[in-house]
Amino acid sequence: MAQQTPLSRVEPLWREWMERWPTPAALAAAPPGEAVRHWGRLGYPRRALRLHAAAVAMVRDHGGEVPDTEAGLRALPGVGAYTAAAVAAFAFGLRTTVVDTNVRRVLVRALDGEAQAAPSLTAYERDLAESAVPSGRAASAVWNVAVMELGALVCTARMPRCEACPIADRCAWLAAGRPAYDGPPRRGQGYEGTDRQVRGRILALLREATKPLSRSEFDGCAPESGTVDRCLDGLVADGLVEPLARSRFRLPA
DNA sequence: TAAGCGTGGAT
DNA sequence: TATCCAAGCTT
Repeated sequence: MAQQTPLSRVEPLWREWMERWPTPAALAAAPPGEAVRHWGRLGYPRRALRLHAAAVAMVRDHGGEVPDTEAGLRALPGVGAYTAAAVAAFAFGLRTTVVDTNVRRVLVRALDGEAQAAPSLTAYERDLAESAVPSGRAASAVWNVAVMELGALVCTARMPRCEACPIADRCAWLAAGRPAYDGPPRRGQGYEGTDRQVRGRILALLREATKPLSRSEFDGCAPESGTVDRCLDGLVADGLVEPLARSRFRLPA
């Protein structure tokens, strides 16, 4: 849930979700469309589908338990390098290297004196992070959560609170006078007028619907009908929408 | 490797 | 108001 989404926004929905589906088996028993429905407006609804698929995989391959190795975690749908490392470290206390957007920012600032990390994770940044993690198991687990929290709460992207930073006396970026970022620009996302916006509108309608919707009910989702058709096709291809006879659609059963 | 994928709060 | 950006993953 927290992938590309601030924890403060995730928390209330996470609590609701855990009450509804307390175990992998409980989630796996629900239709995938119900996972998408109760994902609400958290964003990136494919994550809901993959979380459901991960629950199915945990029931099928791991006796309904969360796998306790990084390789086992990494094999789950929707679990990439970051999430596998985070669960391995935070839930199981394993020694690994957690690299998320917060960790990347803290390390390049403190160690390299850069204002922000590169647009996407580089091999250099991964090496930097790996070389910084303590060798001991317990110490590494503390390190991973500490660096991430520092980035989330103090060494933030927009308004870093350097006056409250516990490593301010050792920060290369602060020592250099907090120079501005001069690397390649991050690609702007943009949203207005994109298929993502149209997909979001289509799914919002389907989440609220208690019965299948016909094609004409999506007319207002985009100015051109071709856009609606393309987005519906994409949603069906992604498994987020199930097509029925007579051009009717619903969340997947 | 780069592009595509949602949403909403903060600045 | 417009832009940035958030515990990334997949193809």
